[in-house]
Amino acid sequence: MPEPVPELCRRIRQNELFSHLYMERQTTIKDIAVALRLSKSTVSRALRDAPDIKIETKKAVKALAEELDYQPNKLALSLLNRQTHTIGVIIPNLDYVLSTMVKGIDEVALEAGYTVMVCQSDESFGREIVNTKRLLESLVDGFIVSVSSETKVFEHIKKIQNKKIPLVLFDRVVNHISCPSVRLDNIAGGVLATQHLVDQGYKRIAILAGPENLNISNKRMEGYLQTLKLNGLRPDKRMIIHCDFNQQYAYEATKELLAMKQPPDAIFTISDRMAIGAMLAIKEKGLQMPDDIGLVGFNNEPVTSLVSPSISSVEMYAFEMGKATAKLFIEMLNSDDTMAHQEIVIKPKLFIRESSKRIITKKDRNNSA
Amino acid sequence: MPEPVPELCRRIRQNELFSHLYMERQTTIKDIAVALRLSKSTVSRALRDAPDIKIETKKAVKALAEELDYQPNKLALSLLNRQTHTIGVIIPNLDYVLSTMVKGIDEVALEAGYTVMVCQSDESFGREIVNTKRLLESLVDGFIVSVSSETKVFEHIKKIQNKKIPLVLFDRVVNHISCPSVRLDNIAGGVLATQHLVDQGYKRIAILAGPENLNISNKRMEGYLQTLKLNGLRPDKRMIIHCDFNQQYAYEATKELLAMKQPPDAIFTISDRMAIGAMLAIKEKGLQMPDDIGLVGFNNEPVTSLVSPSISSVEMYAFEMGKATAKLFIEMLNSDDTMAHQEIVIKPKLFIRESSKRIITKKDRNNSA
DNA sequence: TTGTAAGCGTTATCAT
DNA sequence: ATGATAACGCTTACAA
Repeated sequence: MPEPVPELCRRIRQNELFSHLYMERQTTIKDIAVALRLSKSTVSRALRDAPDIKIETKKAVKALAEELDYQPNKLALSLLNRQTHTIGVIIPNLDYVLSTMVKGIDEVALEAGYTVMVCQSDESFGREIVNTKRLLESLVDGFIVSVSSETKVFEHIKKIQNKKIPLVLFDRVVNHISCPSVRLDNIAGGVLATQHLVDQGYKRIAILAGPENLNISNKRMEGYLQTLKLNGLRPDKRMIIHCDFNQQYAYEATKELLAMKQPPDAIFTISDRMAIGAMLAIKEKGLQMPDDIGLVGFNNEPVTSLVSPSISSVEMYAFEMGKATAKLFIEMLNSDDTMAHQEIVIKPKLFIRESSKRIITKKDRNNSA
Repeated sequence: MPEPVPELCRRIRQNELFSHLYMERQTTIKDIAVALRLSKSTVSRALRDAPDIKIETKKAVKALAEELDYQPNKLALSLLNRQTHTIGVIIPNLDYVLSTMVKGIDEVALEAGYTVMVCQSDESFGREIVNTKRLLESLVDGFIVSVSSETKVFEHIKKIQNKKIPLVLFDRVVNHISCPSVRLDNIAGGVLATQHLVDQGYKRIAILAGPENLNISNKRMEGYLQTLKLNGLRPDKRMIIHCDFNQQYAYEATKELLAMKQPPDAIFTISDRMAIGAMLAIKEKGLQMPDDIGLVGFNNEPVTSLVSPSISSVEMYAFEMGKATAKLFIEMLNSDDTMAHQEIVIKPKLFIRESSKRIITKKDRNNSA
């Protein structure tokens, strides 16, 4: 009997400390060791098939482990290895695009043995900061972040970097932060949509852009502006509306657009939600798509092909983007190259549908959904 | 110099073990203790404002902690307290309803100091089991679960209960499992929708029900059947279609329904996605809502008021339900009553819109969105 | 082939 | 008012 008293103390303390917990105590290595009259280290090694353990011992240990449903305690491991095998994901919301991306991230992460902790900032800067702090406290192995539309200052992100914690930005990438990232070629998206409208003969093309400080909005708009100029069309400030990613705002903005003396004959909205808002306003006004007015959205959400008329939209491959992001993140984690600055850019594709197709060409036919 | 060698060993081991990690080592209590020539315990107590620590000491400790950006290591705490302050949430997908519910869960959990780990089973039984296992390994303090549509066997859920780990079921509640739960009064939902259609004078009311083994489908259908009988309408088997929660299936099912010799003059779909699928098929057939055919959906998703005609739908208060679920869970965690079997049932409300409103009554006017 | 002991970061108990 | 120690569950260098 080498140490009977400490053992007793342990039991007592446990009862005192943990009386409020009614969960069953998990089997530990020590339980197996005591039962088999072995030391903890032997059991540990046997479990992990160390070469220097007798085969019989291994068998006995494994058999008992199985019987007692032994599961290594992740907390202890994490404390020891300083790795939680957890990725903190911060996203602004859980709309169609983001939740599809999260699905992609999840899939890859799981396969690589990582668990994902998803926090929504709800497009709020304050909540994004809180989320960052919490995930930092949770000792996640790294961050995958898409910033909120309110976020204009990036100290919380820089804090992650200062702590040398792996970070990948996705979708809503930030210029001020230098780190690996995955994003859509948003300019190309704007170009695709706008050029298509120009090709269809629309002349006064308005854009419902998102919040002004959001890169994805500005890039899509940049594509829009470039395309107008390229086709000799003069951009008109009154045709450029900044509004929240929100069908309600889009609805109202469209109403105003249509009430102008020289209303637009086409609208490019940088999200499908906004496209639906716009569509509502257009229908209310009694205008026909695509004849009176053309409409192109962004994201290629399933709903675009379900409404009538179906809405042309720019596909951004959200699921693939999510997967690519997680892959990049995991590569980064496993590489020694601390500051591998890869930027993955996904190319969008336009799906042409009824809302904007007034000229039927071969090209359109190939492109259509 | 009481122990110079162990300290050295420590540094060496750290470098060996953790050279693959380039994260900065976090400040620990020990760092502060060494710097201030105090013991770990004193620092620990000072940090937590123990009454028996000298004020100067406290000040010094706190100042240094601040300066070094000290954060208590959650892993160590969790290991000690056997509490991770983490809730495992398993959901079948991230559609509008579920993501709204998750938002509600998140909000309450965060406030109570819990972090949420969300796993999607993607409506797959296999993935649900994997998720359960992973969250169990992650030592979550408890589970909040909504089962997949494929799940017909519940051993994995029972395993959670056998381990005496707190469990709350929500939305898709399972009869075979006895535990606290939060759900919609789905029968009432079915009744609301069906009675409304009857009141509007529809006679041949079809239902697009969900998967057969899903409780929420069956309950909504039960409400439908009850209401028909109550109004002296004979249920017709051909008017009852089981199909996946999916606009595509709903679209095809509706097409078949409309192709019948005696087609329905109203359709109740138990989700809005399905309602949109149905609507597509109806429009394709050239039928007018609400005159030729009535349509009522379920969930009251924003899209219902955005399509034309807008779709009547049963509101299930998803956000509130999520909040209620998390509250119940946390209550349960803090109560000694291990098996507090509360069942919270949320009452649905019908929002009447264009797709089914062919008689305008006072009551309708009050109810409409 | 196996056991011992130290350490990951923290707190509670007991001693000083 | 402060320190020493053991413990949470695990791994590993070193000793036997």
